[in-house]
Order: sequence, then C-alpha cells, then structure tokens
Amino acid sequence: MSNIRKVAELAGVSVATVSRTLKSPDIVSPATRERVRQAVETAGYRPNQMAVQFRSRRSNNLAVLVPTIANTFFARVIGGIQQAAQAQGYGVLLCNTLGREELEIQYAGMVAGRQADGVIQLRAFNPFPADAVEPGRPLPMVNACEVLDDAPCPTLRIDNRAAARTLTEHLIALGHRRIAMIQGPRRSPLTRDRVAGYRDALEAAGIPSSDDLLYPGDFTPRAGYDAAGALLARDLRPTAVFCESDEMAIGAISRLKQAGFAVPGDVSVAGFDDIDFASYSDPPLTTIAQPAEEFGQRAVDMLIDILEARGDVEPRVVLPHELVIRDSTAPPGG
Amino acid sequence: MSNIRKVAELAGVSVATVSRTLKSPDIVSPATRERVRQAVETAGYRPNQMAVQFRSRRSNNLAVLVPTIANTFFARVIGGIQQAAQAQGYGVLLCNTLGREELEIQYAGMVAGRQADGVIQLRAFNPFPADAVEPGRPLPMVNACEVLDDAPCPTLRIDNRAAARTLTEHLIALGHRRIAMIQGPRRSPLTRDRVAGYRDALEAAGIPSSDDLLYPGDFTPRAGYDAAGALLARDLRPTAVFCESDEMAIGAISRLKQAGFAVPGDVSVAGFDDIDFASYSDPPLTTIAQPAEEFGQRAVDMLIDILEARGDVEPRVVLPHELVIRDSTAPPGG
DNA sequence: ATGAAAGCGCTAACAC
DNA sequence: GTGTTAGCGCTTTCAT
Repeated sequence: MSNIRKVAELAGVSVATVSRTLKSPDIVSPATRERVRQAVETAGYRPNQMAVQFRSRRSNNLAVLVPTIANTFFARVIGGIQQAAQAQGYGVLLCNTLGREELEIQYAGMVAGRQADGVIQLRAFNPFPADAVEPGRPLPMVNACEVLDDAPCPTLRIDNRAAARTLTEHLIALGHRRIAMIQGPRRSPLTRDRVAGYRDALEAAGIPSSDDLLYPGDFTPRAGYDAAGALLARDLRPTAVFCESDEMAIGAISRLKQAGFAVPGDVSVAGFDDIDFASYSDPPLTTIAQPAEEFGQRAVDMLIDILEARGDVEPRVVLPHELVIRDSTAPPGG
Repeated sequence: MSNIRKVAELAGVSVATVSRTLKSPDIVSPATRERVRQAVETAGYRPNQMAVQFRSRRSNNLAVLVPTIANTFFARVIGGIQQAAQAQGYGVLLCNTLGREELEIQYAGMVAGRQADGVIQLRAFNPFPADAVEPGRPLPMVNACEVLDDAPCPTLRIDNRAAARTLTEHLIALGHRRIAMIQGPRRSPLTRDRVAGYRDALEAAGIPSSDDLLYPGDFTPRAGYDAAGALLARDLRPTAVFCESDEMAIGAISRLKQAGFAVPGDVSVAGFDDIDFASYSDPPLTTIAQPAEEFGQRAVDMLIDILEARGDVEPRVVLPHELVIRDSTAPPGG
C-alpha cells in the first residue's frame, strides 16, 4: 500500500505539499497540483484514514445507541441518521443496545476512546459517567425520540402528551368511554407522558380513568396480541384500545379478530408511529404519525453542531406529530 | 485527556510496560501490573483507540452495505451482524446504500482508506474495483442474502430456487393452477432464482407458465398493493399469488380485500421471509422462513475468518429455509 | 521482567 | 508556494 511519502517522491515534492494538495488545493500552484494528482493516480494512493483521524483528533464517526433495530420506527430513524451523517462526511457506528445500560455505557465509552466523536442516544438514559463531563465542554450527545427529562444534552422529541391526548380525544369524540391503553415499558418517559395525555383527555371529558385499563407492553406485535387477550377476559370489555405503537396495534387487532370481535365494529384500535404497515393493516390504522426520518436527520445536525461548536444548539427541540385517521376507529357498537 | 505517558510516569514505569499491562498482563510481574492498574485508575486513562488502530493497522470495524434498512428482513440481519460483531470486538459501520452502486463503491473504499477492515455486502454487486484485489490476498468481503453468482468472495444464502419451488408446489397441491408471482427487482438474482423455482414447480405439475403472470415489484407493501391491483384487472384472475416478500404479500392482501376479494377464499396469497408481522397479518401468512439473524451472525464469522486468516473459509454457504403454512393459502374457490 | 527508542502516516507550525 | 521538521499516542523490536 502506498503512502504519502511515495506520492511525494513520485511527484518530486514534499509530503507537506501532497497533504496540502489533498486538503486545500487552492493554496497549491496549479502546476504542482497537477503533478501531485498524477502521482496520486499512478501510485493508486488512498490516504490512510486511521492516520488522518489520529493526527487530526477526529474520528468522524457518530455512535448511534438504539434499543432495537428490529423496530420499524427505529429503523426509519436510523435511515435518517445514516443519510444525514453521510451527507456531512460522518460514518455511523451502529450500537444495538437492547436497552441494556451496561452496553450503552460501554458504547458511549467509544467517545472517550476516540472511536466516535459523539453519540445519538434513542433511549432515555445517560450513558456517560459523571466524570466524562469535561467542565466547560458540552457533552457530545443528542438524546432523541425517548428523552430524559433532565437530559444533560440537547433533546429531540414530539409532544407525546399532547399526541396521546389528541388521539384519546378522537376516541372520546367517537363516543367511547371505556378506553384501554396498551403501553410501552412501564418506566419509559414515553409511556408516562402518553398516559398523562390519555388521562388529560379522559378528565377533560369527565370520564373517570382507571389503572386497570392500562396494560403493559414492549412495543412488539406479540405484546399487543397478549395484552388484547388479557383485555378480552374482562367483565366489561373496553370499546376502544389505544396502543402505544402500531406494532402492538397490529398484534392486538390480530387477537381481537381471532376471538371473533370486529375492528372497529366491536372494538376500535388506534396505534402510534404510522409505520408503513399501518396503511396496509386490516383495517388501516388510525394512528399518530411521527417524523421518523426527520428525527434522525435533525439529531445528526444537532450533534454535529455540538461537535463542531457551530454556535448554540437549541436545547429542547419538539417536532410536529399528526393524527392520522383511518378505519380502525369508529363509534362504539357501530 | 491523559495518555499512556502520564500513566507511565504515575506508575513509575516505562510506556512499554503500560502498554504490555494492557495488552498482555501475563507477561508483566504482578507487582508492576498492580501499580499500573492503580495509575490507570487515578489518571482515568482510556487508550486512544485512534492511535491503537493506527499503530496496529486494524480498525476493528466492519462496514455493512445494506440496500435499505427500512426493510424488516434486513433490519433483522443487521441485528444479527451487530450482535456477532460486538461479541468479537468489532464495530459496525452502517451503510445504507439504497442500492446505488456509486455509494456502494464509495463505502467499500472505506477498506482502502482503513476505516473498515472488511465489508458485508447484502446485495448482488461487487463494490471493489478490480485493482483493489491485492494478488494473493483474499478480498475482505462476504456477500450475503442476495448473492452474486460469481462473487469474488465467500457467499451466504438460502436455496432460493428450492424455496420458491416448495412454496409453489404447496400452492399447486392445494389445487391452484393460475398462480401469479409478485417479484422483487427484475435484475436481482433473488428474483431470477425464485422465478426459476416457481417454473420448476409448474413444469413438474404440467402447468404451462406464462410471463404475464409475473408482476415486478420492489419488496415494499406499496409494490404488493399496486401489483395486486394490476392483477385484478386481468380477464382470468389468478387464484393464487406468490409474493417475493411478506411486505408485498401484506400490501397485496390489503388491495385484494379492498376490491372485495376474500383471502384465501377468492385468492390465496403467500409471502417470503417470515417477518414478525407475518403471524399477525389477517389472514396469517403462509411464507418461507429465512434465518435472518443467523445470516448476520454467520456473515460476521465468515468475514472475521477471512480478516484474521483463520484457515479456509467455506466459499459457498447455504442456510436452511422452511415452508411455514398458515392461513393465507387454501384450495381455490374454497 | 522492564526500558529505550524507532516509527506507523499524516498534519501543521515554522521557515524560506 | 513549498520544504523541513516535530510530533500525535501508541506498539514493538531490541537490549539489558
């Protein structure tokens, strides 16, 4: 493999000139520039990025901490991250953490080890040890989607409480009063905020809310399926179910139909995220659309703003969501 | 940030000893070892991986070229890759190529630029220029899932032809004779092999095959939806549809139901991949299960075998598939 | 078992 | 506009 010295010899110039020709061609005379280009060509020279990174103290990599890439929504977010990162000359180091904190901490250590310049964390957990915060330096992290209340870095999310309230209001407006909720993980801020929004709507409508209409889940179809089963065993069957992910909604619908109930005839089902499959489900899902790709792109932009110290980064960004009404929700007994 | 020299000073040893303590503790005396550990601790020392990589000439990163991460099947494969890579101390550089060759070539260039030690390519395309093949050195690449016939590296796939044949035979055994196929991209070896298997089955049953039962697609639900629409416009409606992905099958079912046809009553629909949603679709999908996570894990193992020259790597690995019969297929007119 | 020292390939002062 | 040179932080001979 050829290096910068070989190229310099070939071109009859110094290594500094070769370096300059590559980094800032404009400060090199056209003649030299051309000779160097030739030499690069004939030598088949590719700069050793490990050396470049080492010397310039920047890895140009972003570490992405994702609970699970198997989740359709996260896959879209990562698509957005990848696209934006690539456009700005950064690589994406993927870290599937399965929500395990020790793994998240380990991966965040890639910043201390200079493997990555910064971290995009898609879960509400700060993987940096307290002593990683160099006083004066901002933490090289952006926390997106599921966000820590007191995140020590910029955050990016939708207004989950408002979204959940809107969705619940939609259900109430259709005439539902017994509305169950299939939730995400119990301790997630996502779940907490969405339950709050759900309660907001019930309360505003004068409907008493009851904890036993709340079913825990984990965003997977299986969880929705199981929760729907539990829900059907109740004496007073809910007439509507608000699922915290489209995946769970699809699972729930499957279970409901299997038990002989029509959706939305007997039970209305609403989802969250607006994944691709939401439109192709039977019935097509009423859901809250989140700007998944934009989450990724914005997170990258914000992180690079931090890394390259391009002025101040907005600390708390809230992206718009949208209620998408399809056919999985209808008046009760309709 | 502290470096190895500071630690050496603190411990009162040479940098070489610190390095040794970290890399091969066993060749350092227990006493020194302990002093160094102390020093590392008090200094809060983390080796600069950029320097380590630079010096040792290995990035310990694997580049993964994936057409689109938004595809559920690929997302699972990547999950497997990530898991195996992490277990063996490698990082995963994600490259969403959208099937664009110039991007694939650019990303494969990360190997020449020492950003990555090797490449896992999930599409049938060789992104390495001819002169990248150092004579004598094997190409640091594994080609998995969609595989080049004459791939210049080990490949990993299922027997797509056999799988398609099995699935088609299942349809024929149910009594279908007019079986349409909604395909992947026209020029993909995946499509070619599966069409071949489909034809094998028809031929063996003495059913004439006709090209106009073949509908092009791109693996997305939308493509399945559209193709199903086209298919319904025919004079003689097929009684069964073989879709080259579960995503397309779900899209197709959506379109069929929308047009008032029952699945499988009026039209049987089969998919491919056995994604999570396949079980929760209505009706649950008959499909071919592929070992997605295993694809990822095996690809990583094979690639690392190449990189670390651990003996010979099996050049053509074929993983098992399985026909999963659910409710989306039934006898015609049933 | 440990230390001294060379150098990986590159960038960035600093000189001319 | 170009060359000289000093490292970046680490690993790894080669001595001792």
